[in-house]
Amino acid sequence: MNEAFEKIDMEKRDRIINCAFKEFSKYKFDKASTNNIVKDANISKGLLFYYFNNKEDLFKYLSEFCVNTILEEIKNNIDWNITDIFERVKQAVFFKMKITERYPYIFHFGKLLFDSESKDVIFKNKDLMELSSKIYSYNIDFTKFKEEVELKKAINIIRWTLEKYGEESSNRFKGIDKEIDYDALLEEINSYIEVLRIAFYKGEYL
Amino acid sequence: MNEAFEKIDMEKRDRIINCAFKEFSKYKFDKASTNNIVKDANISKGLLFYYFNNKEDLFKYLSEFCVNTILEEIKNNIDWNITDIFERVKQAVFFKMKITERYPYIFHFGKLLFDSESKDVIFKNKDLMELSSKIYSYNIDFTKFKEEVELKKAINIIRWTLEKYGEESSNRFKGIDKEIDYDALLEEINSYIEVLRIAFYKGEYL
DNA sequence: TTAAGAATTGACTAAGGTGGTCAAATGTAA
DNA sequence: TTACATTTGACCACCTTAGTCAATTCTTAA
Repeated sequence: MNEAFEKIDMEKRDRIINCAFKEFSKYKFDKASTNNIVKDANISKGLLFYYFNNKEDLFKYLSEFCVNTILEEIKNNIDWNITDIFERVKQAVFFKMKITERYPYIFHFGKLLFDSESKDVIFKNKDLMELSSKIYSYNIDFTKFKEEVELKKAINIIRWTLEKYGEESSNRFKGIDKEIDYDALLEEINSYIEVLRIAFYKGEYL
Repeated sequence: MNEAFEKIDMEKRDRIINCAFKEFSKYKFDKASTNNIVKDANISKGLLFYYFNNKEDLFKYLSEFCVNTILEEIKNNIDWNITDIFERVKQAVFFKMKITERYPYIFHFGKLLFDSESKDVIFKNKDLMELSSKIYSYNIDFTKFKEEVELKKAINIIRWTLEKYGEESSNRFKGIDKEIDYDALLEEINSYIEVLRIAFYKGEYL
C-alpha cells in the first residue's frame, strides 16, 4: 500500500474502502472485480493501482483494516468490569453498530475472512475469534444462569440470536437506500436480549 | 430442459444437480461457471447443454427442483397433528437432514433464492417461506410458552438457533471429506432444542 | 450383423472481462 | 516558472465465458 492512501481526505478513503469491502464480500477474492470497485467508488483504474500494488495488496490491506478497526473500537470501549453477560453483549452490539454505520460491509468482509480457507487469512482472524470469545466469557458471572441449562449451549444461542438478527436486518435493508434507523434497531435488539435474559437467568436475577 | 435428463440413472443425475447446486450457491448466477460444473460432475460440456438449453434454463430447473424437493419431503412427512412446537421442529430438522444427505447444497441454493432480488425467483420462493411459517405456527399450542416472553421473538430465536447450528456444522465439515455422522448431529440438535424448551416453556410443561 | 437413433464427447469460437500499465494531464505549492 | 504529487483512462495481453457442432460411442431392436 502506498502511504499516499492514508493521507487523502477521509470521505474518499472510506468510500474506496467501503466499495472494496462490498465487492469482496459479495464475490470473494477471485471473482471480485477491481473494475467494479473503481466504478463504484468513482475513481480511475490507475488511481486504485497507484494506492495499491495489486489486487492482493488491496485485499490484505482490507483484512488488516477490518480486524484492527473492529478490535480497537470494541476492545477499548467495552467496560470489561461488567459481569452481566447481557449488559456485556448490549455494549458489544452497540459498538458493532457504530462501526457498521461508518463501514456497512465490514462485518460481511469479516465473515468472509472467517469462512476463508486460506492459511494467512486464518492467522489474522485469530484475533477476531479471541475477541468474540472474550466478549462472552471474560469476567462474566455465570452463576446467574439456570442450572438446568447447559452453559455453552445457552451462550451459543445468545450469540446466534444476535448474529442472525444482524443478518436479517441487513438483508431487510439491502437494496433500499432509505437510511437506517440504528436507534430503532438497537431498541429491538435490546428487547431480544430481554427475552434471552428471561429464558436463561434464574428467577432471582430478573 | 431436455426430458432425456429425467431418464438417466439417478446417480449421475444427482451428481450433476449437486455440482450445479454447489457452483451456483458459491458464486451466484452470474459468476457461476458451467465449465466448473461439468468438470466437477465429470461430464462433457456438450452433454450439459444437451440436457439444458442454456445456463438460465439450468438455473430455473434447479430452482424448481430445490423448492419441490424440500416441499414434498417436509410437507408430506411431517405429522401436522403434533401441537408441541419442539416436537414439530425436531421433525422438520430430521427431514431437512435427510434431504441434505442426498443433496448437500440444496439449502445453500435455497438461501440464494431467498436472498435473491430477481422477481421471478422471489415468486417461486414464496412457497418455501409459507412452509417455514407453517412449520412454526400450524396447529401449534402456544399456551405452553411462558407469558412473560414475547411469542414472536421466542419463535425467531428458535428458528435462528436451528439455522445457525446448521450453518456452523456445515462450515465445520467444509473441505473435509470424512463422511458426516448425521445421527450425532441430530442428537446434538435435539439437546439444543431441550435447552430452548427449558428456556421458553412454563414450568409445568417441562 | 446391421442399422438407426440416442447419448456423449471435446475442440472450437466469438465475445467480453480480467488485472495491471503508462504516457499524458491536472493539481499543488513554493 | 518549476518541480513534484495526483489522477486519468485508453490500452494490452491474457483468460474465461456460454454455447456449438461434427464426430464418436453406446444402445437397442430387427
